Amino acid sequence: MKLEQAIQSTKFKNETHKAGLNILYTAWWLKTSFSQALKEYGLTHEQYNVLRILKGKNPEQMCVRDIACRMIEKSSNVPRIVDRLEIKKLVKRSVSSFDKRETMIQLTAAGLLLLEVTTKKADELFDNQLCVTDEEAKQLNELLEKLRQKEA
Amino acid sequence: MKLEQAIQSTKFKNETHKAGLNILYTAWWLKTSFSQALKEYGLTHEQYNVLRILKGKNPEQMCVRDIACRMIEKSSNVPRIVDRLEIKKLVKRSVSSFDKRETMIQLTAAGLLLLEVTTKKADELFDNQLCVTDEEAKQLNELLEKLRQKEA
DNA sequence: ATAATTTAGATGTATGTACATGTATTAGTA
DNA sequence: TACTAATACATGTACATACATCTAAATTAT
Repeated sequence: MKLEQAIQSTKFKNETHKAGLNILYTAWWLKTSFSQALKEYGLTHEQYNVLRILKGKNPEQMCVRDIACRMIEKSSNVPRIVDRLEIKKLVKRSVSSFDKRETMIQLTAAGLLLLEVTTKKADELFDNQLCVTDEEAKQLNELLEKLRQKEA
Repeated sequence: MKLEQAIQSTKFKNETHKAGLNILYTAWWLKTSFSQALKEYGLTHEQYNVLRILKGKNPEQMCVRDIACRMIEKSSNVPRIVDRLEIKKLVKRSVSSFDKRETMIQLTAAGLLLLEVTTKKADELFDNQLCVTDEEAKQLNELLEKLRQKEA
């Protein structure tokens, strides 16, 4: 669907302005599809993201700060997301013996298992839903990184 | 900043997968910059979006449903956003005489004024922060719309 | 004309974001 | 060593999203 249809608007200040809205809309669409796919497993996409980050170091633990700086949305409140994962017994919290201020998070066996199943689903979604060739994806990545040039 | 730095990750399944994450990250970055710029006016970017939509029809009123279908994030809860705009006297609610189920929303003079000021800021942000040429923006728009081809 | 269905929007709840503040612990300094 | 500053995380609040449910009004079917 063209952006014009999606947000019922035809007047854009210029192509760059339209691109900004297009990115916001595409991100919303992608998040929604993703959340939909994870729903039957009782996970939100933020919770999935935290599990996926933990997997990267598994079976090592990670502290909250290390998880936070790997999140896509930097302002995510990781302690709160971990709360919910802990209730579902997908992760375990413990105080770091190295630095008692740090809370170490570790995947449980259940968490690892659920992650493996959902990762398959998530990868399928990306492969099936995102209709660009490898070459186009590369181009898209370059354009997005150029666009963000003035990132603080 | 490269995506790899931003989310401290170098392993992507493929370029398309990376593009998906890149879109999500870019959208977060854009939203954050935007919210920052609106902050001194006491507006969130969702509230701004609703005001902007209302301006499109001003001085005509719009019903909640018509606003909702123009929102970038389709699952936005428009009545609640309107609640907050109403408290700030930026919009006015009234029952439609045409169909009493409908709530009609109209910009107040204060809303219109605030919108004009913030629109300038918002446009500046888009122009200054998004570092792509017109040609690149066009390409980006084409790629995003191709990517979303399988949109439901 | 009356009953059943659909629609519009308000509202409740769980989750998440954005940001401020509180508390414990560690690091740095006089 | 004692005092101060910084850090890690938990937690409170306002706003937003995602989705379910409720109420009133309009539409459709019988």
